[in-house]
Amino acid sequence: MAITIDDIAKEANVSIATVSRVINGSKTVSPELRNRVMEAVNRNHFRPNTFARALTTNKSNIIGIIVTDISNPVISSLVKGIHQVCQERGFTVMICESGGNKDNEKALLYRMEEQHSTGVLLAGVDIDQESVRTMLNLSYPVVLVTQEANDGKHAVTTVIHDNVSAIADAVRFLYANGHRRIAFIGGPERDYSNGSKRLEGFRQAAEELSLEIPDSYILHGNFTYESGADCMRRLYEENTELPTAVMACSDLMAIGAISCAGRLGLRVPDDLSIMGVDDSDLARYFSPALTTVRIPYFDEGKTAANVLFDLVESGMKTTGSITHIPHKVIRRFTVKDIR
Amino acid sequence: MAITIDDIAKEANVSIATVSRVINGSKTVSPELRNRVMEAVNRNHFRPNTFARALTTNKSNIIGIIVTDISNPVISSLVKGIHQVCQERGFTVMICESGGNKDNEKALLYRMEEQHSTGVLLAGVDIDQESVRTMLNLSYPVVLVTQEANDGKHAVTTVIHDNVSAIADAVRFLYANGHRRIAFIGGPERDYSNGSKRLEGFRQAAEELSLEIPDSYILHGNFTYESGADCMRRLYEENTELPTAVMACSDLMAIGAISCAGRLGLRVPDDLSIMGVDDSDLARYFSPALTTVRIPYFDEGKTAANVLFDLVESGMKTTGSITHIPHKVIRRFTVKDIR
DNA sequence: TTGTATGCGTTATCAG
DNA sequence: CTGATAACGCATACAA
Repeated sequence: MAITIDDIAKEANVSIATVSRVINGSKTVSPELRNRVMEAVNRNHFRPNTFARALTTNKSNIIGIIVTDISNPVISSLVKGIHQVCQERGFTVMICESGGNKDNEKALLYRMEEQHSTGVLLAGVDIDQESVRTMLNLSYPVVLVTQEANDGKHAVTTVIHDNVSAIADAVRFLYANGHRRIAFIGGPERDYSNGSKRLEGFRQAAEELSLEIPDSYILHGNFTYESGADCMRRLYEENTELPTAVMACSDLMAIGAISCAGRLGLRVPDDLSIMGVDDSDLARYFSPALTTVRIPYFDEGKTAANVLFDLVESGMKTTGSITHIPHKVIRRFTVKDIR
Repeated sequence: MAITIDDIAKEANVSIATVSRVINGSKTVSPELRNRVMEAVNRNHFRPNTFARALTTNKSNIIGIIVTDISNPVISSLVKGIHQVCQERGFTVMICESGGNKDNEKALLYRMEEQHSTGVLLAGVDIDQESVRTMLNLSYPVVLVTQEANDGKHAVTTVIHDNVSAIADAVRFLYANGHRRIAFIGGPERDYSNGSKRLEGFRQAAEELSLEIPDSYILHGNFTYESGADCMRRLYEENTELPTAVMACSDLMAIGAISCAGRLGLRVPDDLSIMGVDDSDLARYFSPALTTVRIPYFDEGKTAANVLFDLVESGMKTTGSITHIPHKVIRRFTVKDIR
């Protein structure tokens, strides 16, 4: 059996209450006793029992992370960032995959409540009013990361990149390089933040720049390589007049599109320019290296975790605020200047 | 305050002992009482307090995972596999990054002890005798995954792919395609399993096939894209007679090498064949798609987790056994048949 | 088969 | 400033 607070109390010749005070940093204990206790603690490598402590205080040192897919590179950068600040603060990270399922998500949220989590970071899907309501009623604060609530409100504190302007900036970049016929390969429409918001950014920039975008230039994939290739194929088959550039909403889709274009006899960027989003490692490794807009997921994770800790420290469940992580257009070799 | 076992007992008009028995599936309780209790449980959505339970039983429902780098794609596949079986079994996963630091690794191991983990999966680095000793003295079983102990013994249960034969098979494949001058870009020499073991496999196959391998054909990277490119450059600069094929010990290094070769005016596979290891998504996305040897990390993770649960159920700390996950050569487009 | 009582290791309340 | 002691919620040995 491990060594307990009683053992320390005996060895230091004080009461367990005193031991508890010193290990919790209470100021109301005399230097002498404090010393005696600390020595005993160190001598025996005493570590208070997590569960006993949690039982009385009703709090653990656990931060939960709920994501759709751990092995998605974008997500794992996010997780890495979160993990880093949690570790620095002495919190342990409990990670769960929802598989992109809303019900799982909710179940996991409740599970984290059972674990008396200090707080949780949620990179979710399809966060509707009901989801928001349950989050707000949990015993711990949650912060949304990478995905905001569907209603565009921020009842739950959220940390995210600015999807609208990220894509708008990309389109402006394409425009500055002489492109006027621009197609769009986006995410699922039901994906509010990284799906529809990006389309919104696209449309917004198109209007601003007076671009004519036929409906057949707007395609929806699901961020994967395969869907990117598939959209490219449809774009090619279903348009007599091809675009000069395509804005793909993930690096993976961009690469899928490039590969497909290659099979179709279209060279990138000579015959067609393609731009991605994310700036995952892939973007650099691919050849030609991908012109893309960098979303700093690692930083986003760190920021989200810090925001969560702010919440925890203030004792609030939410600030109702949103914080945006800045993006950046990265010029590489898949967009040609056709002016 | 949440609802407790007492509330349920009162409501079902039984003792708390009985409630405890039914929620723990004891057979020694009459159907009638069982029903009454279950109804009360469901009606109130009763969930036993994790900490109180853990306090008395001295066990949690936590499985720890310690890895070097969460965002490494290979690792995240592994984690995904582990996570899946843990979730199925109702265990929660606590994940920690060691950053490839041995001391961190040990600290984390102890931290998991404080958390009374049911067990931990360790994808470690440089596991020496001392590490093994501390693992064996922990209060929970640990299984090594993706990295065996340096001494080649399996005092700690381990689950891993067969690095020696994976590379040997790859070299045989190269040989079968007519290659005789084969270079090797490996991992760090201090990386026992995925570094030196793979070199061993290379040497073994070379001997078996009577290949002449000059020292200048053996390079050491660290599995990254950049190191792959760097090794390729050195290979080119420091050899008057170039190899016809290079065996790179990760897909990332293979791709780095291909890119570098391109800059050097060497086309893959026409001028030079390059083979990777892992079969990460990258291998398929890259063009030309990479010929590689598939290491099924996801399955490896699942198997490791199952092996851990076997250990947990048997109450043993280790079986001292090793289980190998089968690999497979995947032919794609970076190796040319030059016969 | 069921209930009572005790203990698990801490924290926190209340006297001293 | 310090020390008893009562929770915390549950599992379990022991009785009945």
